[in-house]
Amino acid sequence: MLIRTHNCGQLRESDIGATVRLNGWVNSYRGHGTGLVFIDLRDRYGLTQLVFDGEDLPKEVMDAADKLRNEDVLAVEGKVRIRTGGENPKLVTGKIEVVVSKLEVLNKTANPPFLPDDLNKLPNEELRLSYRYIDLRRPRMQQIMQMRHKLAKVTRDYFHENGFLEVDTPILYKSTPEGAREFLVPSRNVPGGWYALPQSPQLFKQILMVAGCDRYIQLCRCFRDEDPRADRQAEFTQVDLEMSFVRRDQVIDMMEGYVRRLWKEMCGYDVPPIQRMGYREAMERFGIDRPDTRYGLEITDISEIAGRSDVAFFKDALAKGADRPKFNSQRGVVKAIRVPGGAEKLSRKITDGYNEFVRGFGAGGCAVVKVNAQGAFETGIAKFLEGVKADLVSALKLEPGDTVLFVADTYAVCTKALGELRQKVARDMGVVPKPGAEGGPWNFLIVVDFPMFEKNKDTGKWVAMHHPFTAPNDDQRDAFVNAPVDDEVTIEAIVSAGYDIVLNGQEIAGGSIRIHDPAVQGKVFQLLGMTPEQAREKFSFLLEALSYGAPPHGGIAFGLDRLVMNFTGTDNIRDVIAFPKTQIGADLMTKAPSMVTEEQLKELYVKSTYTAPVK
RNA sequence: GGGGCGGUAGCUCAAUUGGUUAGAGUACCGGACUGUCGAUCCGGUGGUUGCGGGUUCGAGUCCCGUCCGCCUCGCCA
Repeated sequence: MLIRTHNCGQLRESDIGATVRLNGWVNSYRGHGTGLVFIDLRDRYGLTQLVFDGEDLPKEVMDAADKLRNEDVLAVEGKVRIRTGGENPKLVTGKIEVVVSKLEVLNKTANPPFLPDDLNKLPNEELRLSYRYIDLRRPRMQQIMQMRHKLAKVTRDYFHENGFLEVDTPILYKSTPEGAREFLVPSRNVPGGWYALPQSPQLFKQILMVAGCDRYIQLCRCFRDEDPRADRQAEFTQVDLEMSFVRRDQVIDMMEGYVRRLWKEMCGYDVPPIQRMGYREAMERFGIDRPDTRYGLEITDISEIAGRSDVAFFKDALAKGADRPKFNSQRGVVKAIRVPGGAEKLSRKITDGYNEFVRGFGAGGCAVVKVNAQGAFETGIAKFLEGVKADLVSALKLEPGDTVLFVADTYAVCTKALGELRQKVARDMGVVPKPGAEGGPWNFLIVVDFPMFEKNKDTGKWVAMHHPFTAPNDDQRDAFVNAPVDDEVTIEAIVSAGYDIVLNGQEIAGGSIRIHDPAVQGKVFQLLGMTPEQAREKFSFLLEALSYGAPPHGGIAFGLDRLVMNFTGTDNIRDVIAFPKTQIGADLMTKAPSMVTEEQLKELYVKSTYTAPVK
């Protein structure tokens, strides 16, 4: 075989005269019969034009060249020369060509179902996933894979330089059924026993801290058997880390350093100091714990004014949980979004849609008021607001041409509905900037002071907002340990030492200071409704470890796939994963998941209850 | 589990209200062609309209079911 001396993106004018060998795929064939044939040869690095000239080459070679087709795999030897037919400015190698003297067809391709071509419209994703090896040949996909590699390398460099140790943790792990649904793996050696695939290496990294590792990092695969989304796969990768002898600020500082290094090296962007915002403020102003602060459309609580209006459903909503403290999730509130210029841009049809939209989040509806050119309120509930018009104009800073969207319900419902509506309105109004990879702003935010617990809507029980190993913030420890278990108001107000990093309204990282104090950990389990026996059964290894000299510690995890999406400017997570899965967790190329034999199941003490439907 | 969109030649798409033999570009096959740049020109093969029922004189088109893909709500400690 003619082993390559160069790759297909390498040769320049300075190589003219050199005899070279290239290997690669036929990207395009431009033939003039057996007299003259041009081939663009492609590999991961680029394209180089090959010329087969009938005046110099024997007939057999010209015949073979004339039969070349897209995606054939070649090895050639030839001389580099200036292009006599004029340069091609589209290619970095466009000033030269290789005049072929020897041709080896290493693999004659079957007719491919599609060509790895970024110029034409892409075939449907089903086909791309079925023939992933062809799809991945596309320059765009090669670029994404290189970006992903670079991100991993910068990550390892940065954390290595900061004294972090990369440690592998098990993939076959213990089932801990809180949180996401797990993938299970039956054991052959322990009849009836099962492993679970880790949702994250959370407990292992904490135990590594107890083990004196001090600073841990891993680019780890995590598994959550939940339905995917455009930016979510059941199997995904985290930049997972943990630090000993730290409080919240030390972890956040290290993360800011990482983010700054990453953006600098990946796209030359200098990340400014990152603003912090409390969870409560984020929910009040933006209705979501990962606010997109690239645009306004903030939410205003107008409960007090609404209470003095004549709008019946405002008053009904405000009557809910009126005895509860201000930020109690079940307390009735009325909130509004001012949409500057909305009177013109948001048609009746669109605002009717908003009504339907907020119902999807449990709200009764969305009232709409337009401020006309004379400053008067129009539509719907306008006449019932007359008495408080001046107060609304002042509270919302209304101007002619504005639209105001109102939702009245409990704090939890109202906040969620308006938080989601705000993002929809922003898209409808066209005020969402382009993504960072396309020249838009990179807008970072660190969100802190999350509640430790929230009430599950269905069961009414407390659940950990982050996870059960998250510590209360340092100034809350005593209040937490001493809080009566049935004191909902106090418990709901306890703030954790958790933090999220938000980029353009997307959570890219989340973490916390962990509990290293068995008394605090016991209290958490108690609130979560776990008896000490149950807690010991599930997490004995952790509780035991914490009792043998656990240092204060904390950490964070970044979603690696989402980071790559940001740098490559794609909104499809499957584009940044070499071999992704579909909505039902299928791999269309390998056809996983697949049936297994009775013998395999028997050896694992497993019996399938599935019966194929009768056709 | 719920809602929405889609599935027509290898691929990307078209096909009037339900109406003749389902078309085009591209790929593929054959031919012509000595400076192309996603080469060009000529000719040709290629279809169980995802699958199964139903309505109808007649279904790619309408109805029901089902499978697959995508988006989304729930879910994702």
